[in-house]
Formats: sequence, C-alpha cells, structure tokens
Amino acid sequence: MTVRTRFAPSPTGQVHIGNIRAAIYNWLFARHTGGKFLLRIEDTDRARSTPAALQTVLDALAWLDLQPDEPPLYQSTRTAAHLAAAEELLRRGCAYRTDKGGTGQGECVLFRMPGTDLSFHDEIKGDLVKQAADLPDFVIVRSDSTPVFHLANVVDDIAMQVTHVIRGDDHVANTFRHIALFRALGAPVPKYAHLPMIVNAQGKPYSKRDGAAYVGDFRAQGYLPAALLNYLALLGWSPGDDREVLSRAELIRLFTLARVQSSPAQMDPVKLQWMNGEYMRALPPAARAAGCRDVLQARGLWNDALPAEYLGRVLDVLQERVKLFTDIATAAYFFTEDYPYDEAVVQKRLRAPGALERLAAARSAYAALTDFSARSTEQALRDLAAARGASFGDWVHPVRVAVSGTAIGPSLFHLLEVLGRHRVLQRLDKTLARFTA
RNA sequence: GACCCCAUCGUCUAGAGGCCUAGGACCUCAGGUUUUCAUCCUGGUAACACGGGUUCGAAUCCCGUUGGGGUCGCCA
Repeated sequence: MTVRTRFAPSPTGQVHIGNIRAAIYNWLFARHTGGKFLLRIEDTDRARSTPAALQTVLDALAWLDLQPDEPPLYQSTRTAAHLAAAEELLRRGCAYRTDKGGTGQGECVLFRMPGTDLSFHDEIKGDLVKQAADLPDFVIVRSDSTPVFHLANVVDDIAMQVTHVIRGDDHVANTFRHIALFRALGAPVPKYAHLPMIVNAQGKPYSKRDGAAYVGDFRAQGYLPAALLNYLALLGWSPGDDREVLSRAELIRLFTLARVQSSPAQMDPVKLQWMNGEYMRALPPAARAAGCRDVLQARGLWNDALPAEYLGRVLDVLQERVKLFTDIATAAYFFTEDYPYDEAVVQKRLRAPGALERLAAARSAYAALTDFSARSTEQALRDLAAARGASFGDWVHPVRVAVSGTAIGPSLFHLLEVLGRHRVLQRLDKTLARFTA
C-alpha cells in the first residue's frame, strides 16, 4: 500500500510556522516513502474562511515548493458525504440523536464511543492509552445539520485514503475519537504521528508576539524558501549525524518519523539567519540580484538610470554581507545620492584632527586619476599616506564616511570602483562642503 | 482540577547500558587575518532538572518529585 499523507489547513488567516512545518514533514515523509502528498482545505468554518486566506495557504506552499500530488479537496464541498456517514452511523446504532444538555437548540447527533479503553501507537510518541471513562460521546452533527470537524476530518481522510496522519500534538486527544470513528465506519485506521509544538523562550506556543511567525513574514523579510525549509525541517528532527545544511534531496532521503523529536523545540531566529546566509552564498548571482531588486523596488531605492549589470557588481562587492535580501537596504548609498551620514561616525572619522585635510588631499589625488580601478585608488591613497604621514587607516576612513555615510561596508576601493569616478568626486565635494566650517 | 505529553550546553541537537573525562551546529568570548564591517582561521566557556532504585556499570531502563506544555466546544 502506498503512503498517502495530507496537509489539512483551515484557511482562516496567515500560515503559522508550526503548521507549515507539519506540511513539510508530511511532504518529506511522502517523498521519502515514494508516496503521495495531498492537500485538504478545511474551509467549513464559513465565518472565518476567506478566499484571501485560502490564497495565502496556496502561496505559502508554492513558495516553499511543497506542491500536492493531487488537486486539493475542499471540505466545504463534502457536506453531503459527511452527513451520509452520520446517517450510516445512526443506522448502525453507533450514533444517536439528542438535545445535548437540554439547551433547546434542537437535536444534534452524538457519536457513541465504544465504551472500552482505546489505544494507538504514535510513530513519534509511542503507545498512548485512554481509559473508557475519559472518552465521552461527542457531537458529530450539529442541531443545524452541519457536520462537526471530527466527522468531516475522518470521513475525508477515508475518502482520500490517507495512510499517515502527521499533525500537531494538540490533536492527540482527538485521535482517540477519530480512531473510534474510523472503526465504526468500517475503515482502516491510519498511522499517526504527532509533532511537538514550536515554542518561544518561555516555553509557550510560538506566536506572532514572539517575532516572525508566519510564512509570509519570512518571505517579506527576505528569507530564501530553501533556507526556511531546511531550518524548519531541523527544528524537531535531525538526520542522526552532524549535518545541518541539507539539500531537498538529502532531506527526503534521510527523513524518518522515528527521528522526529518528542519534545518541543524553540524557534531560534538567529540560527535561521545563519542558515539563510549559507543558502545565500550558494545562490546563483542572477537569483541573488533578482531578490535584492525586489526589495529595492519595494523601498523606492531602485534607479532605472543605473546600468542593468550595476546591481550585480554591487552584490559582488558586498559578498556575504547580504544574508537576507532585505540586507541590501543597508547599502542604500549604492543607489541614491541622498544617503544618511551616521553622526557618531562623522564625529569620529571626519571631525578627527587632520581628517578633512586628508579628505581634501584624497579628492585632489582622485581627480587626477584617469584609471579609477580599485587598484589605482588604493595606490593613490597609499602614496599619500607614505608621503604625508598618518596611518593608512586614517586616510581610508574619512573617504569611506564621505562616500557612504557609514563606517561599515565592503572593501573601500572596490566600493569606489563600483560607484565610479564621477559619483565619488561628487560625494567627496559634497561632504567637504558640508563638514568644512 | 481531570486526563495526556515532555525534560542533554543559552538555543537546535548527537547519544537507543560500557565507545561519554557527553560530540556537532547556532550564539557568545579570546586571539589571528584585514582600511571598517562581514567572511575566513585558531582556541575557550557552556548541559545529562532532582531523588530513589535496577545493574559489575546509567545521560541512556523503572518509580517518584519538581518544572514546563497540551486537551478538556453543537471551533478547526
């Protein structure tokens, strides 16, 4: 029997990392076993399910390239099947109608639990048991004749022939009900694997209050989908050796439910960032440029007047300083003349004794250069340092602040080369005029 | 409260009785390289929650304690 797993989100908002991790594990397990990964949209909560939220789910899956192997099943189209199953249970005496609690809401349908202890083997948590006394009957069809989650979930899993239910462990208690339902419906019970949650530093469920919590947040912050996938795969699972940066193919090959952790895992944004840097440096230059261009355009820093290959040259110079696409915004001075000066740095580097004189001398030397390569701008400054005294650094820093407004950044001379003679002289003049009393 | 789950460095984890004076990664710290930052290189700090058993031997098995978490809807 081939494996069939499913991701069954309800489209009621953003896609939480805990949910997407469940999707990732379902996908990895299906791929590892040569099975199918399915998608079921649990959109039966009419009040909360929206088309926009549905699109968000689809976008998240597409972004991470977790494409389902069959068209998604929309639970809202399955009401007749759910109700038919309830009728069948009624007919067999496995369910009964009653006005539960005498609330006057009318009669609803309750499922009759078998009255025996129930147990199942969880692929992650091991054997789980529940006493009959802790398993009361429950509602499967509301008094307004709409099916309840438990019924819909099981009926649809049967229809989709799901063999492995991999989901968050907040569903452990539900599982006993679901198993009883499968049996009453005469269907084979799937295997279960319950994933521990992703928690914050306080051990509570990780939420948006703790930082980026939705797939869309990470995308907006400039993360690479492959990096997020890799990080999340490792949050609660490990291949058993020391490897951490793993390709999709390796992830698929190595993934097993037996190696999924049974204890909660804490989200570590810093490590995610490190991992993103690992993926970023392996990214083809064109892809890196495309991602950065999107960020620049979104922030109004994109300048059509600059040559097409300009961004590529900037990124060559920036190198691993760009760990996230959004990091390109910290080097805005490459794209605008209206870059800010860091006051503390100005104080330290331009107001230092002799700094402006050295800057003026550098300006003159650069104006005389015909070859404006990194090699020649460096040589010019080294010559000045040798002839006029002061350390090389004392000549470098003022120039850096003048052309970029900041103390941090790539190799100065490569920066100058990318900027070009014209803009460099212009910036030097502007800075000199501005800070010379 | 009842029921259930969980417990190795700050974090993610390796560890399925002797290979553990507990390994790796992120973070952090100290050096080195360097015009700054980043990268890179070298080295360091840092953990088996506690208490009982079982055993020749326990991070690994059992029990208890403590601490966390989850579930107790005619939500999903």
